[in-house]
Amino acid sequence: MIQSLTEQDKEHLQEALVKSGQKVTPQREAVFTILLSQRDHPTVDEVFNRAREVMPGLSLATVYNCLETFVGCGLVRQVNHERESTRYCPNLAPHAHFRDKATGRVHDIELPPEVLKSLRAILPPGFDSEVIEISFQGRAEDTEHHAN
Amino acid sequence: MIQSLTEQDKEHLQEALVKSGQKVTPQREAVFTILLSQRDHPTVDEVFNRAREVMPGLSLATVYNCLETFVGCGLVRQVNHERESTRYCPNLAPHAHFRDKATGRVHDIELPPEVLKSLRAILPPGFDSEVIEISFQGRAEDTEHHAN
DNA sequence: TTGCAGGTTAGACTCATTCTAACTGAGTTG
DNA sequence: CAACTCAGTTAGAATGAGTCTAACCTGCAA
Repeated sequence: MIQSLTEQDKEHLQEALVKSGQKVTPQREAVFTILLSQRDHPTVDEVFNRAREVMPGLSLATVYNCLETFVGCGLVRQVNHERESTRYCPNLAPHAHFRDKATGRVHDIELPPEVLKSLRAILPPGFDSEVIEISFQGRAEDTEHHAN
Repeated sequence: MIQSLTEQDKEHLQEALVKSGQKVTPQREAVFTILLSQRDHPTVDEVFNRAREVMPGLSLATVYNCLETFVGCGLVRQVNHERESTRYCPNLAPHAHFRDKATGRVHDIELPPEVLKSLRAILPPGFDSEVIEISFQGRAEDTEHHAN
């Protein structure tokens, strides 16, 4: 089910690429097409395999490059963001995490019950969640927040 | 700055372990101590290095085992949960993700602006976030939610 | 006294991702 | 056209977090 890009999508792609000083290439079109054809949050490998059906010579490295490019110019979002080492914390109270981009340090953010409740409420019926993870990323003024 | 466990913490550890049919071992005590001594969301490697100061023979595999055990009996939380391949989606509207544990499939969940706003509001002053990631995990009745 | 089971250990292995160095091809410049 | 350049692509090697395996303790039960 790999459709080709509509004119509109093509323009969207081209505009975003050119705006950030990059070129439209057949590989980028192919990868973008894959992402739009089946919106099931594919992994890089899945994108790779699907794209190969259409462009057999395509290399995995290129898929990584294309996706990074797309993320860089705001065409696409990365779902699994935090691809660093798993971290552990002994704070069991419901809380969110804030990752300071400058220092890499992770801060706990208290999560009031009503916010938690309003979050649970956005789930459509039939969805039952055991775990909610909330993580912010940005900059924190260093005010020496130490939990211990 | 590696303190030893307080009596209370020791009991906490013992209770949780025994309750799930597991033993208190010197290695587990050491690792748990590390987690409590410095609550900075350490990576496995950091835990490993810190723990070695106290117990030089400790192996990395054991640290992994201990942490897994702790998570399993609810003593500790994993921050970086989603340690699978990075996934990509072309949906740029603010939305949360729901990962169905049964199928591994990821669904988009619409994120109403007021919920987003209330989330931003929980950040203490000085924290400025560019990215918010919200992910649920649980089970979804299969109601064929397809975005495309 | 043997056996067994949970726990630990070192080191091999896996696998997503990144890196590297060579290659391509469109578009200058001459 | 020939030599250059430069972004993009490519295959394959390298990295590094995490997992697996098989041997080894150690305490307790038969």
